Amino acid sequence: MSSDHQPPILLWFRKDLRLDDNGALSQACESGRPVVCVYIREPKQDGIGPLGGAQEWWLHHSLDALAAALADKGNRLILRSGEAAKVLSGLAKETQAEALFYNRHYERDAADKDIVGALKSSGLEIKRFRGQLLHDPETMKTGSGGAYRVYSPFWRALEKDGEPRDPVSAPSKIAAPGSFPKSEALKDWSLLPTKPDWATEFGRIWQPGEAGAHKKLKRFLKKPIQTYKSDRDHPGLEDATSLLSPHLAFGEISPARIWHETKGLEATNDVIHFRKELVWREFSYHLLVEFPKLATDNWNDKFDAFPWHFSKAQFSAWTKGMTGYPIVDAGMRQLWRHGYMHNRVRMITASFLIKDLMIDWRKGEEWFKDTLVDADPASNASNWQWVAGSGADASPFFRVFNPILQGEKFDPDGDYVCRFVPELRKLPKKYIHRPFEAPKEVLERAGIKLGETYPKPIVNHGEARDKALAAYADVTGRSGDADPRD
DNA sequence: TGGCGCTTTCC
DNA sequence: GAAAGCGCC
Repeated sequence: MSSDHQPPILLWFRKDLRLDDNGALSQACESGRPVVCVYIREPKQDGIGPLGGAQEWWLHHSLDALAAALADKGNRLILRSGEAAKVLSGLAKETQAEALFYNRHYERDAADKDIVGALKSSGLEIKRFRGQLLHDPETMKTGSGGAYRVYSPFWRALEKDGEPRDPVSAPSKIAAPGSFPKSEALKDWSLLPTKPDWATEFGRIWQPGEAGAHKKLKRFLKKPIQTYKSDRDHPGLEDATSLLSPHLAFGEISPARIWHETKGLEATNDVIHFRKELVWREFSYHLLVEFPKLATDNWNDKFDAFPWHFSKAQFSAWTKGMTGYPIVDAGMRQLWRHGYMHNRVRMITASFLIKDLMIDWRKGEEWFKDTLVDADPASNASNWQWVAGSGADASPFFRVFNPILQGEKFDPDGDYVCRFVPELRKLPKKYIHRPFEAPKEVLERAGIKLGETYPKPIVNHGEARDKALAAYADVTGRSGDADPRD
């Protein structure tokens, strides 16, 4: 019997732009019914977008890749704009579909509840599947029944739980409906940036889409993972990390697939450390589910009283990579050029914004969201709060990164700095992280004029650190240097 | 997934 | 004089 005459299933793609380990898709295929695949460009609302500029670039290419992958299986990707409930009920009528399958995305639970509620009442059969995380937050509770607020016990609980479920393979065939509904044209969505100087290099670094994700995974498992634990902290090393984060953010690969593929390797400390990073992502989602305002409100409300002070000029210097601290500037310029920043440098640049400039972490969170191709609603928010000290299991506020020492420790030869701050390339290694301490002759020989070809430091780190710690002491009510003998 | 100032220990 | 240890922010 041809499947053409059965009512199709609507398959709603969101941030699960993959065929592999896609629960909703594989179940739809197994039903034997034809499948109508749709991606909806929704108006902004709580829990739903908007994507930042870098991710719009990514989405464009990822949808392109998904459409091609579906075409290979004899199907099509239908693009529609509008409110999801309206688009889906319209499509159901057009195609005579009687069911909607989709995968759960925790950051939009509230929005989905409304959408699904509206559709259910119109008689559509709705099935939800999982795949965004290794473990469902609802099943992960502490002994006393609450949500985990500390990473280590969370990790131990996962270990005790045993291996996550195995991924399911991509369907070999995705039955097409008798006729396809109309699709909007991807180019009409104008997702590619119009700024001529931006995103030109993204395509050299990244290949959005499922095939690109699997290439990155394969490359990483072949070698870099064997020295992951120590190499991951050195931004100058180009092949030390997995670079899977944007693919995970768009669901082009599932965490279960990644985990599963590491099972073929000997469980060395390096492999386990990589798995722990995957679980940090899980932990962030668990925090977000427990505290949906993670991106806008201090998790620890003591920080509500913190005296942030916003300087437009300093914020602008930070975003442009013109702070005068080479490791900070290299990171911010990498972000602009590649839509990405090395993890170690994310911590350094975030610490600089929050503690040296005393700018509210939310400003940094927003900038990263707009410029990172891997911006993730849970990871981005929880990690900014981690650095600020306001988050769950966060780094204490008084742990202030020294941008000079961090640079010297993790980028000892200045390879990373020189890659993104070319005006410092001729400077001897000794001064690469502290050009402002280099003697006049040394700067001259390197062709550097501080304040002209490269900025002088916009703040003095030592003084800035003291100010931040004093503000912190005020907020936490500690007296700082009071001597009880006085 | 720090840093700093201070002291002690090492050579 | 450098390295290592410690308490504190």
